[in-house]
Amino acid sequence: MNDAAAPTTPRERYRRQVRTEIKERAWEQITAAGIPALSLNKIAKDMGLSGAGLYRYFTSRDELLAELVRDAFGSLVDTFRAVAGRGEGDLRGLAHALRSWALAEPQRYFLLYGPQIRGSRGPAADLSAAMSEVMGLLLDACGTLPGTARALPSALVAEHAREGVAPQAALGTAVAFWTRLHGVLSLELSGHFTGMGVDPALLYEVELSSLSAG
Amino acid sequence: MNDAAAPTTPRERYRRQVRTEIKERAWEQITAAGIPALSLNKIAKDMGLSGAGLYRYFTSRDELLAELVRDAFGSLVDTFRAVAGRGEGDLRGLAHALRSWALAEPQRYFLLYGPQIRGSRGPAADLSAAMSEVMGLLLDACGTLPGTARALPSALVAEHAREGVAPQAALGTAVAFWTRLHGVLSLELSGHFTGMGVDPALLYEVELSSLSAG
DNA sequence: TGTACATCAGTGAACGCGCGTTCACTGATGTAC
DNA sequence: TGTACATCAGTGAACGCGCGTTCACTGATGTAC
Repeated sequence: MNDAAAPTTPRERYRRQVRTEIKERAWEQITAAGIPALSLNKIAKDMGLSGAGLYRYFTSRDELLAELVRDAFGSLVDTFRAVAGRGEGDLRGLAHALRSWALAEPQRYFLLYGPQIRGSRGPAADLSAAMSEVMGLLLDACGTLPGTARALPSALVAEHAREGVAPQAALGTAVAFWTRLHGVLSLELSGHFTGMGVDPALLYEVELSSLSAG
Repeated sequence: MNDAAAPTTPRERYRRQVRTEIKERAWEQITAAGIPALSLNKIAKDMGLSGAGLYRYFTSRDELLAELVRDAFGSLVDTFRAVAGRGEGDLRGLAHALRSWALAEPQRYFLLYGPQIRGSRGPAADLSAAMSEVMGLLLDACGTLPGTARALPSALVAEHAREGVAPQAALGTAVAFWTRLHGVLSLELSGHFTGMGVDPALLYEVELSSLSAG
C-alpha cells in the first residue's frame, strides 16, 4: 500500500522492525492504562532499551502518538476495503466490520472517534484524508442501497459538501450510520450498558436495521 | 436537596465555600486541558494556597475527582428535574435540556458518558443511584409518550430489568433516546462534524424526531 | 468581660517518583577502495 | 580478501520539571468557664 519503492537495505528493515515493536508496546500500554499513561521510558524498559535509545526512532512522544493515530485510521480503511473486496461492502457488512474492529481494540476506536485529544490541535491534514476515505467507502455503500429514499435526513448536509458526487439521500444515510452506530458502540465500549439488561449486540443490530428499512 | 439538617457553624460554612472554590478551579483546569491535567498543586497555586493546604479539604486527587463526577450527575439530575417541574418533561424537553447541558460543559458530559476513566474501577455504588435516577426521569417521559408502540426495540431489554415498573416499549424508547442522541452529541462535542457540512443542531433534532414519529 | 484551652486552617520543607528530552560517547555494522 | 572510513544503534548520566502526598509546625478562630 505504501513505500512501494523501498530499497529495503538490512538496516532499513531492522529500523522498521523496531519502529513496529515500539508501536506494539505503545498499544499495549494504551490498552492497559489509557493514552495519558503512554510513556516512552516505559516502552524502552519493556524492550530492554535505555530511554534515550527510543529517540533514534521517534523524535518525540507526540510524533509517536500521531503515528499511532495514522495507523489506526489506516487499519480501519484496510478493514473496510477488505470487506468491500469480499463483495460485502454494503451497510450491513461495513457495520459488522466496524463493530468487530472497535471491540478488538476499544482504545483504538476512541483514539479516532472519542473525545478530542487534548494538546493536539484538531485532525492534522493527513488525517482528514483518511477520514474522508472512510466516509467515501461508506457513501459507496449508501449509494447502492435500495430503499434510501426512506426520509433519512437529507437536509442535514449542506449543499456544497461533495455536491454532485453523492446524492443527498446517501449522505443522510451515511451520517445516520455514523451517529447511530457510534451511539451504541461508544456506550458499549465505555461499559455503560453493563448491569442494566441491555444486549449491545442486539441493540447494534436494531439500529443497523433502522438505517435501511422503515 | 442534601445535608438538610446542617447546623452551619461559621467554620462549616467557610469549609463548604472553600471546597466549592476548589471544585470550580478543578473544572476550569479540566475544561482547559482535560482530566489528566487536573492537578492539586495547580489548583492550590490558583487559589493562593500552598499545595499541602488542599489536603484539609480533599484527602486525595481521586477523592476530588470522584466528587466532581458526583456533582456532574447531580447537576444533570437537577436539570432534568427542573425541566419536568416546568411541565416540559417530555422527550423533546429532556432532549433539549440534555444538549444545552452538554454544550455548556463538554468535558463534564464526557466525564459521565465518555470512555471509562482509567484507574477507577467502574461506576461506584453511589453513582449507579444517580444514573438510574436519570434513567427514571427518562422512563417517565417515555411512558407518557403517545406513539411509543412504533416498533422501537423492546426486545433489547432483558425481562428482569425493572420488570413491571415500566413497559417494554418505554424502555426501548429510553434506550434509543440515549444512544441516538449520544451518538450525535458526542461526535459534535468531539468536533467530528466541523468542516463536513453537517449541522449538528439540525441532526440532533432529526434524531429526536425519529424517536416518537415513524 | 476576660482568661485558658482546644480546634483547625494553612505553611514550608521535604519525600520519592516518573516524565520527556539532550548530549557526549562507545561499539557494532555496513561501505569503498 | 583486507584495510580505512563512515554510518548509525544504543548507552549512561544528567537536565529541569511537576506530580501526589506526608509531617512537624505556626497562628488564627472558636469554645468553656
